[in-house]
Amino acid sequence: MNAPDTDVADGGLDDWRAQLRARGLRLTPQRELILGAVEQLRHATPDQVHARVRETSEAINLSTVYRTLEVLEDLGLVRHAHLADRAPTYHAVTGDPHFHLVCRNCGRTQSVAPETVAPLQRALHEQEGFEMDVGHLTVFGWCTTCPSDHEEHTHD
Amino acid sequence: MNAPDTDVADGGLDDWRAQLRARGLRLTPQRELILGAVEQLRHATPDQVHARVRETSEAINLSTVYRTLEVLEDLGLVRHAHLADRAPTYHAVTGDPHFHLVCRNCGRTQSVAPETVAPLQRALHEQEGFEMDVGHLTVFGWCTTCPSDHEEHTHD
DNA sequence: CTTGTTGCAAACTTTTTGCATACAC
DNA sequence: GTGTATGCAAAAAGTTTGCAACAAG
Repeated sequence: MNAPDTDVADGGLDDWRAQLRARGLRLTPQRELILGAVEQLRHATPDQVHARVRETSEAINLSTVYRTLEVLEDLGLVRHAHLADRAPTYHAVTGDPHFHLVCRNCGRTQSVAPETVAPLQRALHEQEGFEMDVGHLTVFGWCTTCPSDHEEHTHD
Repeated sequence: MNAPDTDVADGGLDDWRAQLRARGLRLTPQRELILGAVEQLRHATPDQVHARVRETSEAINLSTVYRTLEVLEDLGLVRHAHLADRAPTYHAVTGDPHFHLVCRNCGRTQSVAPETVAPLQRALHEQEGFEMDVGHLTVFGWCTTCPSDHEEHTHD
């Protein structure tokens, strides 16, 4: 279900290398691996990305991951959101924007299409003069289909 | 299941000391100072709370602030949200719940009444089977009335 | 008195930085 | 060759924990 040959997926892949060079930056295996890892993992912390790329290349350093994530985010290729209290998680910008739901109970992360926030987006724009950044949005709460509904795990 | 009385702000002040004792916890000057600081500062990081209480009492320790914030949050007297990328900010639960808008440009924080998210709340409930935690919600974006509209002011 | 609470210091976790070397262009 | 990126190690920043002394009830 990946529709590989639609515009964004393909064009983006070819394009980002060009973007790098256009900025005087360099295309390194580390950067390719790290972007690949972010795409595969869907949602991952810097540490998880690091672990993933290490499966391929042992030598890649954590600080390189941090630095690269910053570059990639700057290029608009990845974004991050805070899916847990103290954990930035990065995800690839594959073309379709989305925001996240995080269940305090089961910890599950769910991606939701931006249309769902459209009303809020409109309301904030009109009532508060505020333009929201949908892609960074994380909504915490509880999924009603959750195994152990609302009880127990009352810590944050 | 809240608002046992109409006015929490007043009843709450008298009440929280009772709540503490009811749990076998103790009312200490540190705890009063820290709660007071959170209320006055509106939105503050643990470090800022620490700085504030130190103005009154030099000896209060940062770890006490962390521990106390946890207790107060547990009692439902304060809540925290992530208003910046790496900074939990605490605010007092004064009775009326609200969520936050944070401008990436001017850094300003704005509190908004929960009614504004009601449509989203409903949509998530119906479409995704997800009950959102409105009080913890933080929406990032840009205020259109912002001095230097969409410029790059800082690195988030 | 009893037991929760605090201060202090040290341990931890996560992220950033300085620098010499390596490598993309 | 030139200047960007990387690896490594050490430093920061933020948060947690063990423990003895202290104090609220």
